[in-house]
Formats: sequence, C-alpha cells, structure tokens
Amino acid sequence: MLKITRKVEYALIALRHMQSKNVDELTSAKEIANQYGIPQQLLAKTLQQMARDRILEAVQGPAGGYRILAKLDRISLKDFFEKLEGPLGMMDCYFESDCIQISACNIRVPIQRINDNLRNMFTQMTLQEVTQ
Amino acid sequence: MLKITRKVEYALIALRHMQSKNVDELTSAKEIANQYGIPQQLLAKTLQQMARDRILEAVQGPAGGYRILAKLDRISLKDFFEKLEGPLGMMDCYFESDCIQISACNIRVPIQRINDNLRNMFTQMTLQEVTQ
DNA sequence: TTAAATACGATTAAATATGTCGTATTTATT
DNA sequence: AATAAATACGACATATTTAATCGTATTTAA
Repeated sequence: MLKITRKVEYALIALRHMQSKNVDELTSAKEIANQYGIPQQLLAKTLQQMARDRILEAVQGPAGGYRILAKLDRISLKDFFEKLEGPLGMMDCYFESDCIQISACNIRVPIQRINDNLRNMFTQMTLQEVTQ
Repeated sequence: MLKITRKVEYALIALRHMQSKNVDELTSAKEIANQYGIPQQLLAKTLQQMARDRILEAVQGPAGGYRILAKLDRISLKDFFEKLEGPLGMMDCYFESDCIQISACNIRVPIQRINDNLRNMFTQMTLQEVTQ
C-alpha cells in the first residue's frame, strides 16, 4: 500500500534528468531509457502524457525530444500525481459514492480525515522541491 | 496509487465496531462480516493477524470472539499499517537496496524526502484518533 | 527519400490484491 | 461424551491492477 507507480517514478526520473540540463535543451525518451535502464516505450507514453498536461513540451522529428515547459515550483505534488494517476485518495469512496454498503460503513469519516491529511501534505510540496 | 488495502479497511471497520461496545465484550468475525457485508473468512484472517500482533485478544470456542487488547492511543497509524502490510514506503528501495540500477537512479534521495514526510505524518496519528 | 523521433490505441504479461477451500483446534453447551 | 460454534491457518483460485510490448501513424531534419 501507498506505493507510487512506475509511471510516476519514471516521470520523476525524467524531470530530474532534464533539470540537470540547459532549459531549452531537448531530451529524447531513448536517452533517458538507456541511461536509467527503463522501458523506452513506457517512458515515452509517460512523457507524452506530461506533454499533454503541459508539464513538458514535445518536439517531433529527428533530433526532437522533450523539455520542461511548466514552472515546477507552481505545481503541487498532489496535482502532479493526479495528472498522472487520477484522483488521489486512500479509498475510492472519497470521490465516488456508489459503494453498495455505504450506509453500513463506519469508517468513511475517519478515512476522510486521513485522506485530507494526505492530500494536504502533497498539496504543500511542489514538484520543484522533489526534482531539484 | 496510495490506496489502502481491504485488509486495513476491514481492520479499521472491526476496530471501530468493537469500540462502540463494552470493553470486555466479545465480537465474532461473523457478526462484523454480516453487519458490514464483507467476506467472513478474509475478515477472520485479519482479526487473527491483529490478535497475533496483540492489538486484539482472541477467545476460542463457541461464544468466543475478539476484543480490543491494546491501548489504541499508543499505536501510531504507521505502526498499525506496518503490522498489517509490512514496511511503509512509496518505493521498495526505501528499505531494500537490491535495486539493479541503484547507482544510476537519480530520485532516491527526493523520494526518501517524500517518504519521510509520509511516515512522519502517519507516525503522528494514532489508531485511537481514527477509530474513535 | 530516408531515418529518427514523437503519438497513441490495442493487446499481452506480470504482479498484486482479494477471496475461497479444507481442515484442525478450542471450548461452551447439552 | 457428543455436538456445535467459534478461532487458526496453510494452500489454492480468482480478480484486478500495473507494467510492458506491439503495431502503426505522424512529424520533420538531414
């Protein structure tokens, strides 16, 4: 429980890698995949998603690649996680309420408290802090 | 990501249920399973594990069941989670260091920072707070 | 025109989580 | 002593989620 996914892991590796370069320099998925020993296609998808989310900018064609587009100190870890993985909650009933036994459930409120703490914590941390 | 497991969910439901009773009153797995619509055998296993962990006391035989043994305000959520699920970390390399590409990895330290925050948060919350 | 890169849906594979089965043990009740 | 209702627990089966791969299209510098 409470594990981050490979997608997030690869995204962070990529961001950190790019941050060690000149701001407008491009990095290909291949370069990162080789350097860190991770599956290129999977990484590529993650980078593409980040591009759709306007975290990265993608440049096509040979000698193309990705560079950081967003201000990382303006993106909370919560937003980052949610962009990549969807709503951030310890239980789905935090967002959806189609749980069949919701009336019998006696831990909805307590779980929400934990959840709020968790979300609050990740709201306070920025991507910049993590990848710098 | 960051989801709690059914095991933890069922454990919390059970604890909260027992807390609404007299301290020495016994509750059977069947009673909880029926009331909250959860699989009895799976719940039973979880209760048995909590008994091994000295959170609950088990009484065998007919009319047997479980009651709360530990002082819940002395057990952190971190300890509780770790008793049930093992080491609490967003990545395994927080505890194990047999990651093949660990030398190339560029996010070990940042991830550890997030991890420390997370563990710190759960260290500060007690089981009592959650189940009361 | 070619080659090297991104783009992305579809599918497969692997890992993890969840649930069930079968059997043993304990013990209150009859 | 026999029975029944509960805990105890390893082994297995199923379901779900995550991770990885495949195939094909598009873009664009050389």
